[in-house]
Amino acid sequence: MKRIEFYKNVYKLVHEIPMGRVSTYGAIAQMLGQPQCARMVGQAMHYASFFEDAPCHRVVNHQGRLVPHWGEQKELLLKEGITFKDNGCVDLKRHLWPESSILYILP
DNA sequence: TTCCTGACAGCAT
DNA sequence: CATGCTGCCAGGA
Repeated sequence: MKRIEFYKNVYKLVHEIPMGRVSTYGAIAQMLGQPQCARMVGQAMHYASFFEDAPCHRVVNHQGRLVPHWGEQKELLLKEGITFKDNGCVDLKRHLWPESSILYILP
């Protein structure tokens, strides 16, 4: 799979993240069959911010940590109803996507 | 081309 | 879950 195609697929998946949900770089990379290329997803997001064509604010790392040097992201997520923990990390237990199995675990 | 960096992840502690 | 170390891959100097 060429890099350009990889990026395109990344953007397509990012567009499919539902409102009020978040995803991780690794999850996206795995969905594309390239679990080793999580960093490339991050790079794709970096370029995406330049093109302004994808809701990259809904993509965080596997710990729920937000993007460094981008304070606006937290505000955008709060507007979508994303909840944060006291330490400032996204509550992945409640908003991670895709995570169908987690739904029936929630109260 | 080599070396360093980074919007990462997995595993150990 | 938080921290630290290692493995990864693609860019940039």
